[in-house]
Amino acid sequence: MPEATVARLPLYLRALTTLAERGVATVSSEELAASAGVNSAKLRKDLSYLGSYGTRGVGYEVDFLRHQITREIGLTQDWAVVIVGIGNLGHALANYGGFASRGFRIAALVDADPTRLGEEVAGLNVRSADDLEQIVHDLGIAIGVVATPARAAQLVCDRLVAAGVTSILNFAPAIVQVPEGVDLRKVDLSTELQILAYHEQRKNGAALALTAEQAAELAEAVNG
Amino acid sequence: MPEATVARLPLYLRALTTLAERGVATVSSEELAASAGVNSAKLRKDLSYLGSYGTRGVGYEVDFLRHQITREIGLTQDWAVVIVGIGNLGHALANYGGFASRGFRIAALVDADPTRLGEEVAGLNVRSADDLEQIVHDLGIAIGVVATPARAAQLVCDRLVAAGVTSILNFAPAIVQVPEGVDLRKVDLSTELQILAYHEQRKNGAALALTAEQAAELAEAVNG
DNA sequence: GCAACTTTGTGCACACGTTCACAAGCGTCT
DNA sequence: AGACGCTTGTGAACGTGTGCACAAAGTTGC
Ligand SMILES: NC(=O)c1ccc[n+]([C@@H]2O[C@H](COP(=O)([O-])OP(=O)(O)OC[C@H]3O[C@@H](n4cnc5c(N)ncnc54)[C@H](O)[C@@H]3O)[C@@H](O)[C@H]2O)c1
Ligand SMILES: NC(=O)c1ccc[n+]([C@@H]2O[C@H](COP(=O)([O-])OP(=O)(O)OC[C@H]3O[C@@H](n4cnc5c(N)ncnc54)[C@H](O)[C@@H]3O)[C@@H](O)[C@H]2O)c1
Repeated sequence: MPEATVARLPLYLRALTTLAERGVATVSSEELAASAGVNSAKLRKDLSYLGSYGTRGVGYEVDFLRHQITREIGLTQDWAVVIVGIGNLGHALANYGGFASRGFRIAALVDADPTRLGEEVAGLNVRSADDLEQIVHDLGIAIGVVATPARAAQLVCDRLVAAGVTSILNFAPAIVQVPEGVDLRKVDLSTELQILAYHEQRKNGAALALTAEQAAELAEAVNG
Repeated sequence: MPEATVARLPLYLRALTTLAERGVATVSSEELAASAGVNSAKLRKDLSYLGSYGTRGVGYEVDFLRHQITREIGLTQDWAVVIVGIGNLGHALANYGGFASRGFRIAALVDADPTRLGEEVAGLNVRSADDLEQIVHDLGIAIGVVATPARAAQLVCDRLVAAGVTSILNFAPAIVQVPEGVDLRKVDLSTELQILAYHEQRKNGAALALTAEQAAELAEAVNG
């Protein structure tokens, strides 16, 4: 299955859940594509990788399709997650209720700062980074979230991998290397803002260019 | 300039900043690519869109290249940002120090909840969503960050756009429509985790398949 | 049972992004 | 000055992703 398709399945799942909550039983590729904000041909091609679950002339059965995507992504089971680094962001993530409803259970919180140990956040005690291996093993954790400062990110990832974690979501603005077989994704908020800034600048640049053109016209009008 | 290149420029900028702090004056595409975690040919092609700023046989001058990328992204000026929705995530974002050093200034915090109004977060008072247009206008805000619940996201974006914001970073898990000319990017943490879960499941599936194969071998050994 | 209509699933062409490979250019050393 | 070694910048091949357009396949109505 193409990586681009995998990245869109959660989107479809969310759209289907919304439709199901509204009591919609059947949906066409056109409607579902609109809800998910994608092209309908792309949606159909994506879904075709799961199998032929639609009915020509009718569309897709919402609940059935939802179940199929859930199974394909692997959300029939709950995934235990450990968050490392319980600062600003770690707190927000720990307190976020939206993960549980999407198949993820925050199973442990870990920090290196001794003054944070034992602190209760979202019903969990913050535990020591020294116990990481034990925690990952005992709770069957496969997914780690890194919310430490950038300089600690590589070390934390190394320790997560050593403890047996094979999927990592990194929030720290650092390039980290992981061995083959470990999946690493990163969320980089500053980068997102910088991409917006680039386009924003070009918009303003275009406006300035327009002004320059207008100025030229004006000059011509004065001279002519 | 290709969108994929724009998305990598912040990465290069960060790597260059790290090198500059270490006192490195010149860097080859090979070294810089390694620091940024990309292919060196890709790096050179990306940089070639900025102009021919390298020296054959030598490499790139760190400070000069840093300045060129900064200018290209539009980070020579500081961008004023408004955060809408000062809950878990909004607090974390407001308190995050990493934005200021990367060209962004959190200029205003806005929430709809009357009990939050006037609360001081990161040295700013939380202001009413009703004043959005005024705030955006007075502070010259071009970029908005949405950290409200999903159901409010479309409304908030509409109001931001109406107020004159032309770039939005959305954290709410919702599909929002914006008019032509407005840039919208989204950060979706649940989706990131679900993508990891998909690959994680396949790893386990492969492991199970191996086990099945081993079981077959075992059976054969017993029968043979 | 058949015609008309609707919608899926997919072949195909095109656009975009990545990577290899190498000529061109710069600095250095003799 | 000229040969040599290193690194950039880029042409070209390849791979991935997108979207059109339509045949195939189902439903509905008569
Ligand atoms: N807060 C945000 O909104 C935000 C936005 C973008 C990026 N980030 C990034 O996310 C990361 C966390 O940000 P934050 O604002 O929560 O920072 P923070 O300083 O508030 O929290 C970091 C936490 O990590 C802990 N820590 C440090 N080293 C550790 C280690 N080796 N093992 C375990 N824990 C360790 C610290 O004790 C602290 O509690 C940073 O890399 C930051 O750049 C944060
Ligand atoms: N907290 C996280 O770590 C996290 C992770 C992933 C996604 N998200 C998403 O980010 C968003 C915010 O999450 P949160 O945990 O901070 O939620 P939250 O409920 O803690 O905060 C939401 C805030 O938005 C305000 N709000 C509601 N409607 C508003 C409106 N119309 N105008 C202005 N403000 C309004 C509320 O008063 C509240 O203060 C949600 O959509 C959530 O799904 C959060």
